[in-house]
Amino acid sequence: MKRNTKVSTAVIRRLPRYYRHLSELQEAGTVRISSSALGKSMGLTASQIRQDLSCFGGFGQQGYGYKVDSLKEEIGEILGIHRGHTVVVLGTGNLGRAIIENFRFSSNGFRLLAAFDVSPRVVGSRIAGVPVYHADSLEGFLAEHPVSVGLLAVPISAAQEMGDRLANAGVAGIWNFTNYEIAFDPQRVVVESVHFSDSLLALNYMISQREEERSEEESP
Amino acid sequence: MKRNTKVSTAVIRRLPRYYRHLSELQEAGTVRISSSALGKSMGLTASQIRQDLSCFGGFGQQGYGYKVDSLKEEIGEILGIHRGHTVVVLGTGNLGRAIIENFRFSSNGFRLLAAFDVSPRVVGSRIAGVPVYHADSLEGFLAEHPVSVGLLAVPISAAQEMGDRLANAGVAGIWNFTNYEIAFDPQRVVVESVHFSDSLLALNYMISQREEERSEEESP
DNA sequence: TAGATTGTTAATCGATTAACAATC
DNA sequence: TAGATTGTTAATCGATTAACAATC
Repeated sequence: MKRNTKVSTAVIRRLPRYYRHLSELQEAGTVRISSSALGKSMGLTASQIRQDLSCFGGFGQQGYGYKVDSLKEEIGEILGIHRGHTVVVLGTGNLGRAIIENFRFSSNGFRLLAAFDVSPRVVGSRIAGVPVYHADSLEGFLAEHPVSVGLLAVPISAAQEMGDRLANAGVAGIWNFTNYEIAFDPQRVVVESVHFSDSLLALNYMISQREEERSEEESP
Repeated sequence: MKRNTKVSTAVIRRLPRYYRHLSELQEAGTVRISSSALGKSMGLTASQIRQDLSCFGGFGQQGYGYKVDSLKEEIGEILGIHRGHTVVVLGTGNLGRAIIENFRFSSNGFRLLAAFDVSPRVVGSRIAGVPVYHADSLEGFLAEHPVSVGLLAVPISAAQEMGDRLANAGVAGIWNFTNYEIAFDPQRVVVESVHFSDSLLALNYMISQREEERSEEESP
């Protein structure tokens, strides 16, 4: 384990994919896999996979490859899956509710403790077993329960304010689902944003390019 | 415009962010901006912004900078916002429904034509004005309406099958919200995936790292 | 005109790929 | 043992940053 050297973002972004693919292999009953086989199935080179893994240690065996079970475990450990992190959801509109009801937090190593909203229609109720409290009681709750991550699914107008309140109360990370680039002191909180809009615009670009290429082929 | 040279993925992924930031500047009434000012507000270098934009042409004026309005328009054009692309949603569970009700497709240049599901409870109804048809009628609908993109929000077990049906019916892109890496001939369809799970695992890694650094500081 | 800022070419930096000795 | 495949070092490739002449 030479975990000291700073690991690049590119590698970090690939770790969850490795984890996901290894989980699928494990479910399919695969016991061992070589870097070249894993690379082929993931669209990466064998070299890259070995290089990536070597950031964290030597998990393979020469002449054999990697044991699917233990490599998956190792990567899970690196990702922090067994650290007992916790999360609360801010905002129980359609999106917040959808995530609470469908997202398997526990598979990703998180315990979902509570949700917060301001609407009297939901405050006091439960969504998929998760209690919904009034946003006013956020700080009180955070003071009593150790919360690692706050999921922001509030209207865009409330995003920065609620983000600030989370940061001030000392959460380590913010998982931002609002289409707004919340600004923070990166020393204090880590922000990970899911920007649907950016994703769709990138797709729009790619299919538009295709269309242009096609039309150029016809009339060059 | 030297649109011929292949534009790198890194640049493509930044285009939507430029577009978003320019929209915010426009709303704030900003008329002109220099590459260095834009860079500062986005956390990029001025060099990178000029380099990125130069992939598509010269949109600025020496000694002046960029006009916010027209640069935003140009980037919108590059992204394909005015191409009249269309989309259908597959699956109207919580997530599909949340997206239909909340996501501003039109702001991203898409018209949402219809949704598809198999449950008799929703087939025949409308969600936020969008008609929901039975999945069996997907091919018939696609034959009559030009659809650019299919949004996959079906259960993971149906993901590959529905994706195949979309591809066979000739959609140009698939916007994949299932936590499954659907496999396609990249010559035929462009797949853009939104993997919540990968995003949360990356966040988990980042906050876990922080924790380790902190604990090392205490006991070095 | 003088100052500012672009677009572009060159220099640097980092990430990916290739090669290979070590060894299971 | 022979074959396979790792971990790592070196080579290549690509992306970011720096520099600067052109010019508004």
